[in-house]
Amino acid sequence: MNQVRRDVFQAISDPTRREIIGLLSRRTLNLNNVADHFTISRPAVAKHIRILTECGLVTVQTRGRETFCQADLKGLKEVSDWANTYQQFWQDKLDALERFLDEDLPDENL
Amino acid sequence: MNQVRRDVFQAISDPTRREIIGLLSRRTLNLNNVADHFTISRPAVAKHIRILTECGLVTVQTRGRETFCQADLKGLKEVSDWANTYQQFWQDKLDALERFLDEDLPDENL
DNA sequence: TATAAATGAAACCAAACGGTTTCCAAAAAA
DNA sequence: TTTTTTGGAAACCGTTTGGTTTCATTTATA
Repeated sequence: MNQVRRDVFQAISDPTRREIIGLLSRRTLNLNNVADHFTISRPAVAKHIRILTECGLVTVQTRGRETFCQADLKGLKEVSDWANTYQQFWQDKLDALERFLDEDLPDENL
Repeated sequence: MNQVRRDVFQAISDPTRREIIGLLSRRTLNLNNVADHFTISRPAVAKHIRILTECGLVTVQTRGRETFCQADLKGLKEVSDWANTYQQFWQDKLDALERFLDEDLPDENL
């Protein structure tokens, strides 16, 4: 029962789970509503939802016979922060420097 | 031989690969130099490097008997952009709104 | 109350993953 | 010219992943 606290990077590595995140970011849906957006089976979607809840990106709330799934994407800040650590790598200024180093310096300087 | 053009989200899902990215973001290293930072075997590291090259985050350059691995992290922009799509979810203002909706509205409004 | 809807849970499966050890080839150094 | 260094490649292995089908249970609805 102990929440495994799964890694958020691993959770978002699957394209289906990223799609689910996109869906739930717009509105809360029950399991079948989520599954309706995919060709895979409902149990498969349920497993994806469970993985997303294990890392806190989704919370579920049972009401009657339905399980409502709600996005809680604060955990994506970790991903954003990590990627932004390397922001310099995709800035135009650095691209220019990179080109300069690659093309204009003699090989011996590597 | 055909470059599979692996998904960058999947590539960064492994913590060892994220560490390799961190290493190579500071300086170019050959394979053994990279492997020295880990307890896993050199072939295991080589496999991680290959995965990183398949999605363009690392480029390799053979010189003599050495394989130099260089970070090219422009591909992380895709990750940053995707995560930032949901930036609203971790902003303090929205947190306050969320608390308001969760606690101050009657359940019937769900 | 009988039926339909929504979901959890279990058993199963093939493929991918992350790792290993072993061996070989090429390049550099002694 | 031996010997060492560097790393590619192959074979193998246990676990995880992402999917399935089937069945049981609970809750609404006719």
